[in-house]
Amino acid sequence: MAARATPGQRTSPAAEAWSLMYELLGAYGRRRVVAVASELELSPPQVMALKMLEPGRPVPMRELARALHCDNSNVTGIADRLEDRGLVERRGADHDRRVKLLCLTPEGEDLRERLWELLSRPPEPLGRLAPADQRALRDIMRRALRASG
Amino acid sequence: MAARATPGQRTSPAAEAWSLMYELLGAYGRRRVVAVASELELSPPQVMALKMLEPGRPVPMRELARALHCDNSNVTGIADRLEDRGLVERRGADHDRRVKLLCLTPEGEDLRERLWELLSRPPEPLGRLAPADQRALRDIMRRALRASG
DNA sequence: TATTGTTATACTCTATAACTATA
DNA sequence: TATAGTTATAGAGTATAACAATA
Repeated sequence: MAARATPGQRTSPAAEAWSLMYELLGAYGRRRVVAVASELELSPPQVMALKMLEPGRPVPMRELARALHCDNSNVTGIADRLEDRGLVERRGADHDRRVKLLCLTPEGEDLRERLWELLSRPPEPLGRLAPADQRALRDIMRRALRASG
Repeated sequence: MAARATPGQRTSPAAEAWSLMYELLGAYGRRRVVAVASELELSPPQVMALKMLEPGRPVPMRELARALHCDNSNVTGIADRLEDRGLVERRGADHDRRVKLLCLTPEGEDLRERLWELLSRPPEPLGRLAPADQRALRDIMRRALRASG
């Protein structure tokens, strides 16, 4: 959509690629997060929080706040609701009694596995690409993100 | 981030490409919308609404609702706040007196132009790619989205 | 003094349902 | 009857500021 509204001849290849990617993600990325969230009866931020919580690796709440690009105070409420549903637990950290760690419950691990599978399946337009295009796309994306952290 | 947490050898090229794209967009796409919104003192949905409103092409509110993937009733509030700031106007439609059309004011057009420029600039990782990679990426994305509507 | 997490507050988004005025 | 937009309501996200406990 972005690409179509901008005159094609003025845009650089990178800019056009970007707006096409934006279009793909607008159509399949965010919409998918919302769809997955609704299917699992979660909110989008709750989905992103669960996505961050790898099994067996408790995460300080402030780290979650940074990952979600939001204030610490928001994580309190998000964690509250996940805890109410029995998906995560708060635990104290040994080395610093101010810190609280979030970790998945067994139910949380199960839900996260379903969530992960739903999110990581590539969307139709990519799946339809010729295998050579798929590999080329992967390689270009690897090069783009290689040095960016 | 998505790619890293999934074992590389199990993922197909399309799936890995997808998660790398997801990573790029997570880092630069949504964050950029939020940053642009905050710079222009708008909310993200307001940004998306302005993005949809091409100058000289009034849009029925229900169409905006569909484009934003939200209920009609939400558009009322979003349009209210844009109208309060003098960026859009409501106008009646000739053929159907139930319909209200949103159109940009001159101020809205100016703001939309700045907005569009901020959003369409490709992110660093794409800009750093070799020109041949940029063109290849653009061509693959064109092929992927060509038949998808 | 600075940091972690919480609480309180205010604003926005979002869906649902009920309403109006049209069609 | 169905549709476009509004209103009312409720739940969630978000930022800011103030706070307690800890470092």
